[in-house]
Amino acid sequence: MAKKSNNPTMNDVAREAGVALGTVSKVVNGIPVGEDYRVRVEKAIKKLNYHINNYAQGLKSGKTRAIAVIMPNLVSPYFASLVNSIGKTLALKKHYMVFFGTDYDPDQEQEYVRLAEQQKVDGIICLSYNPKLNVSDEIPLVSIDRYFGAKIPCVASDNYGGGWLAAKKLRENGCKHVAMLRIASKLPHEPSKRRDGFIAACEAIGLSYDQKILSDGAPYQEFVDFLYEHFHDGKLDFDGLFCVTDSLVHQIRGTLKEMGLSVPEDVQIIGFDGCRNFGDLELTCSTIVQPVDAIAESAVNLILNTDQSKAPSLLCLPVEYAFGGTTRK
Amino acid sequence: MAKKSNNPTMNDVAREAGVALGTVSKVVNGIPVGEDYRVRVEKAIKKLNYHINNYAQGLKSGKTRAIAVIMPNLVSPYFASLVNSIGKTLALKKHYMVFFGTDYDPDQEQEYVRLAEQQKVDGIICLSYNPKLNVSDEIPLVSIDRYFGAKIPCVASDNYGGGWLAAKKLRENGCKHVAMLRIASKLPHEPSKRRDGFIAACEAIGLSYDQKILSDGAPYQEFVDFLYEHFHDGKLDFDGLFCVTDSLVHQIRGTLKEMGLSVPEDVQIIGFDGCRNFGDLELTCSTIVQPVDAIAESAVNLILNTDQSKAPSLLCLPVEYAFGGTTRK
DNA sequence: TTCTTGTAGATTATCGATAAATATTGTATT
DNA sequence: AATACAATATTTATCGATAATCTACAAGAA
Repeated sequence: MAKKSNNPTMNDVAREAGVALGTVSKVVNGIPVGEDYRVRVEKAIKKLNYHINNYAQGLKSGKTRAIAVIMPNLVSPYFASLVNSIGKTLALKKHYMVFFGTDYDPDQEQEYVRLAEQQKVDGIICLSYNPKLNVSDEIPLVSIDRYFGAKIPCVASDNYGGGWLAAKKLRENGCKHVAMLRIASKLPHEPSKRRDGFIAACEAIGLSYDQKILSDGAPYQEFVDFLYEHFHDGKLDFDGLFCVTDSLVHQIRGTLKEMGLSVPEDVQIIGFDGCRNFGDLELTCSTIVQPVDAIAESAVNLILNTDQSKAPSLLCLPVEYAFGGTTRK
Repeated sequence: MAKKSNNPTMNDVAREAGVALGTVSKVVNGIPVGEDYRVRVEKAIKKLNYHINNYAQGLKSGKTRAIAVIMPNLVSPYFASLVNSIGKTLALKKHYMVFFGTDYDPDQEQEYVRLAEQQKVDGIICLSYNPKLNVSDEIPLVSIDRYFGAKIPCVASDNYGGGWLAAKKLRENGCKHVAMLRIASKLPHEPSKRRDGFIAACEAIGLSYDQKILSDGAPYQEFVDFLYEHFHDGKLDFDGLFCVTDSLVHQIRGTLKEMGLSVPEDVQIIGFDGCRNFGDLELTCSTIVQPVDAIAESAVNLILNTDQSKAPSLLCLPVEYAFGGTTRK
């Protein structure tokens, strides 16, 4: 007769320690019991190598130490480093992460939120573009980069300030006329404030600008078209460019190279994100760096601090400029 | 009296459908019951929007639909795309992923394996460098990139073949004398076969080579030293370079640029990994591409196919060469 | 017609931890 | 010395799903 599993239970610990089941439960949960009892129980726990059964605990108490993290994917460096950081922060607080990738699909986003709610996780951290995401109010949810209304706390970079900073830096680097490259977004989300900040700054400091809106998932040709629209007499009619994501910087550089234009000599470029390529390698472009670790920490703290009622509805964290070779300095 | 939670249970479904609890369980688990009963239960499930309680199921059956994934981090593109792909594959098979990041720390690796075992996940997929990882044989474990012995299936790229292919391609591109840049690895793991394949190929095809072993987490200075060792009369004494990871390619390129050397004119470089920078952007270097999706799929299949006894102990998946600008073609 | 057998579905003990209810012990008060 | 009352430990019902056991009823054999 093979024993099915040799994992000791609370009952085993109680027997070993010569105390009652309830006493063990108290010790495990940090509820004060008599000194001698506590010691005996702790000794028994160590001796048997007891560890609590998550499923029993989840079933009975409704509390698990799981947090669901819902993101479009992990191949975009921004998402990857965000999830990486969230995982670390959760581990420090003795929680663990259940990850769901949505590929930006609103149906999947909704599906996973519902799934997470059914699985009774302790909280959900999600970055969703679903316009009408349906959220029960039984499980706390914190949103990243997307404001869903006052009831759901949202954590994001200071995107507006970042856009402003980009314009300021281009001006400081001597640019006379700049352009902005951005993606058409179907939905308003915090990162779209980058353009507002950039435009406001341009107007405030008297820097003339153009902007180009690329279609979502912009094909190569659109980058070419953009550049040719601004290409006259062998050179570009702008000397500074703000791309709302680093990804755009990389894409446009390929085209610039083909046209024989060099960066930063012919045009200075600032991106947005600042996620290091292999974790800690040097930046591949000058950029506005998002405080990924701070965003992750804030999101985790908001999720774990139970009184969501007095949580801020929007938390904007400061960004900074970092030189990465695509500007003069 | 407010009801604490409005999640319906199997009992609620049974009452609604006018059948017994056990019958509902059978329907939910696909065990055949009378046609009329099945229909009534299914109708009740839909009406009440019933979903099974994972914790109750986990407690009773010992089966959960969770797979633990243990990786060093998510900021390295290879790990990130691997985890991304594993998550997708699991989702297709109605499983979900619990992610743990270890930062290469053997203690954390061990800790998370144990934690996962205690949480009674259905399986563990792990990429660990811990030499003496202690694994219970109660829960199936699949290793990626590291061979732990015949009892634990290991999935990896054909690293040896990849190294061989790199040498072959450098030769095809006209290289006369090549060098290899690799990291000193404390532990034997599958990727270290890249160098063996490369060296074997060089010898087989009569291509002369040098190799440089960098210390782990190589500082900038080591790259400089390496290049100066091979720099005579204004040029390098090799015309082809194989870096065992793409990350090394990026690091060495910075130094090459500072020395006024250009790629691929002065030296052609081939890396290893081939993870696209933003998921699907173009490659940043010529490289041996690892079949990340295939690795992920294989690992998931091995984990979910219960009869691990007849699983292969090592599964090597084919790699391919991809041009990325750092070679002639 | 009676008895067996088979084939459903219905009951119920169980998984391991929690917390409310209960029992026990010791201290204080009269 | 007797009673009341804390304070602390033990019992036990419970969470929701599973599966072994039980029950009922129908078809077939004698």
